[in-house]
Amino acid sequence: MTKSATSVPLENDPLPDLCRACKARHRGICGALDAQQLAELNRRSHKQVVEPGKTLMDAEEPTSAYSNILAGVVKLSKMLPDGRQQIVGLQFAPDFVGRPFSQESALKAEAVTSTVLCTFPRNVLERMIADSAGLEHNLYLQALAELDDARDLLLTLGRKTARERVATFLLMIARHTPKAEGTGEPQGSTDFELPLTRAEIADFLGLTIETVSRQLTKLKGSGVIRVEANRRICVPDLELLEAETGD
Amino acid sequence: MTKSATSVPLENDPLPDLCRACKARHRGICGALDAQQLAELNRRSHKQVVEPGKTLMDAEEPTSAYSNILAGVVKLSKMLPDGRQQIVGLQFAPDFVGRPFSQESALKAEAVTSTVLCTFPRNVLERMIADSAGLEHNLYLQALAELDDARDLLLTLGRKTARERVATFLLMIARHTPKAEGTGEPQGSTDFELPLTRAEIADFLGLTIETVSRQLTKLKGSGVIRVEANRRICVPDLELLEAETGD
DNA sequence: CGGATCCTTGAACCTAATCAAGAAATGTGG
DNA sequence: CCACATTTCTTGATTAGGTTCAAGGATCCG
Repeated sequence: MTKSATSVPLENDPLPDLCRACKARHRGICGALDAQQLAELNRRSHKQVVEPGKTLMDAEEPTSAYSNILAGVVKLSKMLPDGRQQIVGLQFAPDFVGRPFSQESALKAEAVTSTVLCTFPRNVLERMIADSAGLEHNLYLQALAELDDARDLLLTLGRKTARERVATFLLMIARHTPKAEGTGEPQGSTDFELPLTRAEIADFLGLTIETVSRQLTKLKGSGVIRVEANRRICVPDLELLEAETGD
Repeated sequence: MTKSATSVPLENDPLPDLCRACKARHRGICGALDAQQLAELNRRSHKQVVEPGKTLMDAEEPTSAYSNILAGVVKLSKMLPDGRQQIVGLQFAPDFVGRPFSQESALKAEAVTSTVLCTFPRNVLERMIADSAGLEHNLYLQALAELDDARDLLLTLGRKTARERVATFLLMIARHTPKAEGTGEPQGSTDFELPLTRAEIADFLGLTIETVSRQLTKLKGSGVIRVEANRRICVPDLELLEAETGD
């Protein structure tokens, strides 16, 4: 398939500014694209900041756009008719959000924190997939990573106690928080902000708000964590936390 | 039903006999391959029948071979150090079994029933992926389908009651059982054999054996199912069963 | 037929849910 | 910047669904 008729010859530096400093440029799916393809995708994409609670995709509704997460956290959730809810995935930069090859997503995708997205129309991505095997390869790798995550969570929901679930969740967030390095902090100590409310943590872990709260209190009592503010957690020794996860 | 002959050699047809009647040929990942590629894959693959309980892949061990399921059922499971176990996926013909692009699978794959596999070495598949974008596309589609399944199960494990879980499981098995048609059965009535033991159903649903057994008894009492033999289930009205799943 | 595995049922127990109230944090408008 | 409203979080008391422990019954297979 030959390139689009709208292609403008860009001889010198065809790399779009937006992509230049982009997390998804190298670690995300766009890493598979050459400068010309990036330029094309860039023409059809726009960067946006969305506030917490904003829905990016809704179950049972056709999705017209896909996104890369440049910063922030997105939750993927499912709901039963009576309102029971389960978060089935959390996504961080530079993850891709969307379900290619399916009109309906069966999932709701929602910004958890204030989130920066690079969004592009559905048909643009699907055309580029057809052109670029590398792009589809990267999407495949991301799907495999999401599958691994989902199956880890299945073990957590199916077989772990409330305390183990909360510890597992905290460890996951800790691992997604870039370390503040160079400060000569004692090895293993970590500080982070929870991106989710207690209610969201409960929906992620298949528990209730109250149980999450109680288990946090107990972990605090055991000296595994300190709760510095509602959302701010300090883990003095990551190995201690790992020992609480059950695996 | 006439048993199709056990291979009549056809010299001038490049399509391997094994592939000719194969479920994976059209519905599975091999659908992307041309006759020549099929021939190559066929040279390096072998068909085997494995008995229940046979391990195809083990967690933490490098996998040297991948397989297509031609018949039977395979379970994917994870285990905690103390022995707690969770089945994180069930696979049926013509599914592909394996985790490309990762030496270690983190999962154990085990035959649940007597299972027919078409098995080929790891490096053969990975070389063919590099050559054939269509093959990788099909693998990607399968990964997306597994992801959808995993997320459905997450909702089940995180938010459904024991009764709803068992009903959900029964419905899933019913849907994977090809209908015996032509017999003029009343619309909506279905009969099937459970491929899993109670213990395996429990490991799939995040329950205990006893709870599974009790819920089956209760569903029987409500007239939603009949248990004709330990493993044989009759569902007089699928809609009645659906109404028990919670979604 | 005998042994092993698989399944069911009952009783006691326990973990997490539910119900309820109040405290802490967050946000808003004066 | 403070007073008030709202949301978020914690804690306590009670309840319930599912687990655990225990025993006996089916089913399967050599």
